[in-house]
Amino acid sequence: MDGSRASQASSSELLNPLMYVRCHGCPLRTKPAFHDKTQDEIAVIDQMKSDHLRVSAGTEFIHPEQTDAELYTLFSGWAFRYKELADGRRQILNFSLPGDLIGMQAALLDKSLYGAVALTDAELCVVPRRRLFKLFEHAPGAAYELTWLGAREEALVDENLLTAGRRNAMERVAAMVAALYKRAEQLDLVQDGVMDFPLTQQHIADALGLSLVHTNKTLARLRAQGMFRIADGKLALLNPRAVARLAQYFEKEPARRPII
Amino acid sequence: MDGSRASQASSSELLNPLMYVRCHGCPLRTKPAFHDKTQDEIAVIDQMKSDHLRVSAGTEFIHPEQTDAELYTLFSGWAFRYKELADGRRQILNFSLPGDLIGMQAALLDKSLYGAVALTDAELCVVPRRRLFKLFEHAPGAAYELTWLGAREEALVDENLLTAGRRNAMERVAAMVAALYKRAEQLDLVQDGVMDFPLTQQHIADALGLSLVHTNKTLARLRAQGMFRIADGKLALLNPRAVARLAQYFEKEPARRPII
DNA sequence: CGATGGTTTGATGCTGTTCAATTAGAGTGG
DNA sequence: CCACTCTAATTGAACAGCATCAAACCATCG
Repeated sequence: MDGSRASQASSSELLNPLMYVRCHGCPLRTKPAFHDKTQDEIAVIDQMKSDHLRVSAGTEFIHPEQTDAELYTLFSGWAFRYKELADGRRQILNFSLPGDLIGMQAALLDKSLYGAVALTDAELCVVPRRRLFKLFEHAPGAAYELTWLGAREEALVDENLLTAGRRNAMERVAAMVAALYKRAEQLDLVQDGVMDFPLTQQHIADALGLSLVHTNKTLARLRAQGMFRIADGKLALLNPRAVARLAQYFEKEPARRPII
Repeated sequence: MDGSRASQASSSELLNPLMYVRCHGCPLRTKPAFHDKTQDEIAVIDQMKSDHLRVSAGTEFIHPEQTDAELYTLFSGWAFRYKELADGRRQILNFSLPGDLIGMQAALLDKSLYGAVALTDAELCVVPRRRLFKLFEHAPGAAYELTWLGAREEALVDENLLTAGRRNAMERVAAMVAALYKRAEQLDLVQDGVMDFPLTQQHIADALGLSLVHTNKTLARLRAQGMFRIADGKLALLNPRAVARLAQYFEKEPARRPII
């Protein structure tokens, strides 16, 4: 019921795993997905950053109902947000990839209405909730970008709601694959059509609003059609056009976005 | 397919319907749902406001793909945001009640990924997207509250995703009724357990990810159980406890929130 | 080697979709 | 005032998509 497969974040390009990462030399923000920043802007963010957290796969770093959750930028690895009903039914709200913000709601509202869990071993840059208002006062540019990233996260959830509400099982899986693939592509996480894919079928089911069994059978059908292949923690997208067509998924991520 | 029943916003307390509404005397912000503001704060917002729009039921004031959408605060009436697939299947993302912000994503991102439609005749306070960054520079407090409201909207969508993904039909309807009722209560829109309810069954179906026919049958079953009654554009909540229990919906809106 | 977590498969039937048709109310024009 | 139209709500019947239950399989790991 909880994702605990540890697919290592490909760490070839990360710094020494024991080092605190300063924003100045951040290897993430040079990726094509992100806006360039001036040294001054980076310095502001570096000051806001209070910690660089390393968590292992399965760690819940924001708890439902938590009242003092911090704001995080995912530096490496995968994570997801989820909600659940009192009887245990769980819905994954969205997945987070490196560069994504996690915890705006939790940091701003009185208490968190969701949980957040690391799907793989992951690193998190921490912006303490206490400093948030200060950031708005002294760094309007960064505040604006924060809000921008919050709006983007909502866009992800919107899309997932469309998926859960209106797509059938085949389309749901296809939409998920298409969306995650596009996001990974932007982060240089795809090579020869293959990307890391640390989700179990249980995660896929929980994200799509399907049962585990039916998710499995749906994956089998899509596999038979040669659209993509999921195995050994990797996803190979074999027929992107067919997947996009089945899912009716044609949105593109904006070419470049901020990163805090 | 489009909501066009015009349930008048109860306008007893609104000003002359032809007048431009300045923020200073805004009758909305004195409601119990909202934070108090100083005159200075109100002046800032009044300066940002460029227009006071009146639209009739059914008007789409943000179009999918639109690149120059403004930011709106709903002043009176109801509205909703939606997405749809290429083949026409439509998913309503969330409903907006007076005081809610609409269009953060659309104003911040390059283009809108959703549409927004007035469900009833409605009034909208307009904050031009061009002034948004200025607001961050010169009014950090207002910017913070804007972000807060954006986070709250995401929380609404999160809850709707949980509903569409994990609740069955009976529970979905119950969850929707419970959530809308609580929000209306906060706005003094409930009297003797009765509130305006301008949704058609098609809207309910589109919001919950159900077919129209099944929505109708589900409503009939709930009606037979005496949980609530929907008729003539009104909702009477007869057994709040039973509805909350069925929906497993126990979240409360924060006591007070900002309003821009 | 048993234990554990994840994947796979078959059987059964409920929940919700689709198709089709009817009813009721509201607005319009003659 | 009465036909005509349009939208919303309603109901029945047939079907299918997906959930649920049960069990087996496979790999990894202590």
